[in-house]
This record gives sequence, C-alpha cells and structure tokens, in this order.
Amino acid sequence: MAKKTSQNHKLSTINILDDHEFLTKLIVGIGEVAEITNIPQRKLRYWQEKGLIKTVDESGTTRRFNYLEIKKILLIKELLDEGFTLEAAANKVEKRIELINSTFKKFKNRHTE
DNA sequence: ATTCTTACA
DNA sequence: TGTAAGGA
Repeated sequence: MAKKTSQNHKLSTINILDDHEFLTKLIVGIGEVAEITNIPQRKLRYWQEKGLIKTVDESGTTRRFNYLEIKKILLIKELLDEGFTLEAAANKVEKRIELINSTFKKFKNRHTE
C-alpha cells in the first residue's frame, strides 16, 4: 500500500489543490499498478516495450508510472475490452490525450495573454 | 520483498 | 500471454 502522507489527516475535507498535488506527484511501481488496475505485469511490460506507454525516466532498473500513464493504461484496457486491437486502442488513447491537451492549450493562451 | 530479462509452453 | 528460472 502507498504510505500515508502528512496531509492525509485532512482527507475529511475536500481539497482540490491537495488532490492535484497528490496526483501530480504520484509515481507507482509496476506491482502496484498491476494490482490496482488488474492488468498483469507481463502486459504492462509488453506495452511499455512496444512504446505504447512510457515510464518515468529513471534511467534504468525499475518501471515507474505517473498519473498520465496510469490513465492511459486504464483507457487502453477499456478499449481492448471493447474489441480494439492493442495498437488501435493505444492510438485512440493517444489521439484523445492530444485532443484534450491541444484544446486546453487554446484556452490557456486566451486566458494567459 | 520486488522487479527484471529470457525463454518456452 | 502465463509462468518459471535465475540474477540484481
């Protein structure tokens, strides 16, 4: 299990900023990801080898995943269940991420200038 | 204890 | 893909 942080005692209070901070800092090992997403480590390694998902550049030894990658993993799994091939599912997910990112980038520009 | 690679079913 | 072996 993930260890408690000193902030967890505030869990009774809904705090968007804490949630965001937690998610952006969250980096998980393959074991935990496999356990929680219910996807075998074997598959996660395979997907990563094929470049479908990335690991936090820890130049070497162990595979660690961040929020975005875990999100992709979940989406890919969903599409696989719907019948898409692994490649198709991965491409679809990438497209979605790109669309969302580029869209919000436009909003950012308007609200930042 | 956990993850990694390799290899074979 | 699942699993076992052997090393880190």
